[in-house]
Amino acid sequence: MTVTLADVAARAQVSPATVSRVLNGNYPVAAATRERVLRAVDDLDYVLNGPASSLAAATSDLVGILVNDIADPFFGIMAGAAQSQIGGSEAPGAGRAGGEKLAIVCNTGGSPERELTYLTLLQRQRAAAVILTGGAIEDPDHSAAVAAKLAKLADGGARVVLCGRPPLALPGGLAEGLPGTLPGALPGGGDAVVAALTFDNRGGARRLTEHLLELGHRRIGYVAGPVERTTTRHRLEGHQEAMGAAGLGDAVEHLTVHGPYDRRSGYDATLELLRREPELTAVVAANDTVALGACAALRERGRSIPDDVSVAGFDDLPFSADTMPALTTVRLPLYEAGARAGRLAMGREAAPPGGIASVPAELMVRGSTAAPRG
Amino acid sequence: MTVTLADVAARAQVSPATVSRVLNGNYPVAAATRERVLRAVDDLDYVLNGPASSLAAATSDLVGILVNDIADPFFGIMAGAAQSQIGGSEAPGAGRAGGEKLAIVCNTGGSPERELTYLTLLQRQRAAAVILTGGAIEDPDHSAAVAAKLAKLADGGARVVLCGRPPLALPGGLAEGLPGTLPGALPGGGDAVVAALTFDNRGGARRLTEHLLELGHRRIGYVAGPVERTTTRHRLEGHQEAMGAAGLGDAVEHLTVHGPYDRRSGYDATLELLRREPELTAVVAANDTVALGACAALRERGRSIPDDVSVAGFDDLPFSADTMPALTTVRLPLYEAGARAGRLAMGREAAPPGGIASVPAELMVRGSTAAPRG
DNA sequence: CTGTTAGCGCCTTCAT
DNA sequence: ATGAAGGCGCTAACAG
Repeated sequence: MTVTLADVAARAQVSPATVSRVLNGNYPVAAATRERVLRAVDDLDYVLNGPASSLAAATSDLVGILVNDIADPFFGIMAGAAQSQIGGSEAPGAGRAGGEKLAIVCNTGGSPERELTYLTLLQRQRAAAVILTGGAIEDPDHSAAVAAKLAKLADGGARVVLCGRPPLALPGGLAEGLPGTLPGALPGGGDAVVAALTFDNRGGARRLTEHLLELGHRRIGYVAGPVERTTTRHRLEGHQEAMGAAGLGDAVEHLTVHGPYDRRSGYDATLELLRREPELTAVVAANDTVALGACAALRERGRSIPDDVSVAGFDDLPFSADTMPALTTVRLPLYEAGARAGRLAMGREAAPPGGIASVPAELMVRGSTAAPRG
Repeated sequence: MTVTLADVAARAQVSPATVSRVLNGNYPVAAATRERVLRAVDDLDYVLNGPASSLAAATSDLVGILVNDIADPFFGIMAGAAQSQIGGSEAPGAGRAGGEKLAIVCNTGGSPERELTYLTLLQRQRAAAVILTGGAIEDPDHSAAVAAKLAKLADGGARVVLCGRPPLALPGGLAEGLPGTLPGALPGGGDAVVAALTFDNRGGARRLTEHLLELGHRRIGYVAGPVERTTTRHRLEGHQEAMGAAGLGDAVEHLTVHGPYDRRSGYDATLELLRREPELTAVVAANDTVALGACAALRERGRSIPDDVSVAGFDDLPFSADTMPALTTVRLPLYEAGARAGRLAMGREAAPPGGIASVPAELMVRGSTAAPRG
């Protein structure tokens, strides 16, 4: 029925072992023999049986990339960048084994169970590496479960890379680990590498709100992300910090509304903020997509941007520079971070000192923010 | 080292076969026994070995979703929707086998080689189903190669679903296949199902240009996608049709510029169009993202939208309704189509008659288009 | 309902 | 540089 390695061997008049060797290319094989085998492979249209191969070799060439929401370019950009460093340019003659790794992206949809499920799948498949992107869920039980899975993955030989996610969820986390050292880097961890690229969400958010404060705003609404996310918390903390420093700390809670990271949430939350504080002069959104929804709500209520109300976002997604007015936001180098995560996962770049690197966030001031009226 | 099924069996005092049966749940097992086994699984923290399992069973629970550009929400939305029908709600106690399928998305980046590589990977992994999203590349050799791979996948038992891609690339295609029947549905194809959901790109594009024509536009520029894509061709043909019917067919070529499906391309192409025809009154873009770039270029050249120049896009991505002015575009029900593709891939929905269903495209007239000046 | 027996297709020491 | 042989961990008939 299906053609196996043995069939190829028979046709090429060599042993199965030889075929395996030319396919994997990790072993010296006479050029002539190789040619013969390759021809047989083509003739028979042979395709390596992945499961069998992985079973025997106890490894696979899969690299998993976990994302919270595949429909969100925030994740798409990171995933695409990471993948560009992994899938590489496949050697000619696809179908062969080739040393190349293959990136697969897994969409958790923000569900803790799914995150765990995919991690298990990847563990099952003996994935060569796993990249987790974006904010983590802050439930202690879940964090522990994820940490445990990652630990197992890591000491099963898989590289684990966090991109845009704090390392706290790692086994032992920063708090318990050796100073500046992540567990995977500990002696005994073998070749496993655990690295984390964190975004400066807090700092970025702080500077963004400071910008608004400097412009003279005082009644600033905040549309936060889902409550249980690290990203949400860090950005909110940055906002809080800035407000606190301006003596406005007490007003924050009243003018903060949580919701998912989508356009609709920005719309609804902004309406709610307007209800709570009709004199609002600025809205800071959890991300650019949410900011778009906020703009729509404001316009619908007859507020012009930025004359009546300033609006700011976060992430600097591609469309943000093209909105009218262009959106003031905090730029995260998503592509660069994703690419670096990909390289780390491939072991093609040394892990940063201590296993953790902070990715800077840059304030992008554009037309959607201005001094408040009067 | 790693704990195996045999270890679990030993601890639970049953045979390996029983453990396997409990894990897979496809077989009657006494409740008491099951409990014992499950406890052993938990105690030992056992994780099924995927490769071994797939090898023995000759199938896996993977469903591959191929996308051309994961950073583009067009694909993200479809992939997410498809996945929502596949990943389902995992049974409690992750780590178990569970009948659930797992969706993995593979980003081809629009590269033919990568598309083939991923298809091979999926074939290797004995994927349960494969969903190909978005336009196909029109190179004959490549189409043939893809068709061959899909045929193999299909008769290896995998379901193949095309979402937003014409079935021409299928083995035998529409032209050669039995009337209204796709090869996978032919007798002998076993359980394999091949289905295609095509978007009405041509019709949508035609209506869009007709809308502009009705408004009184005559000098309409077209920013097309990459030349070798079916999506590009179909949309352009629709535009051409409308222009031709208005007696403007000859002008089309001169006012068409090709480029990738991104913001930058829209920007550059629009500048070029303005060079070729300074009196341009409308720009139709290959998709919404491209339209955004077009808007930026027009504004930079001092043209206001829609007073000086009308702009239209395609796809109706979430941000399109929130731009200023809101973008006139053609709505494709990406989420619905993706979800349906997911259901087809799971065999949870009957294939449409003939294996092909056309997904309608709806014209969304918004603020970015208006009658030309004067 | 449960145990026994064979492989699934490949990789990998060992020899040669 | 190549062949021979064993086993990776699991599932799928069979018996009982």
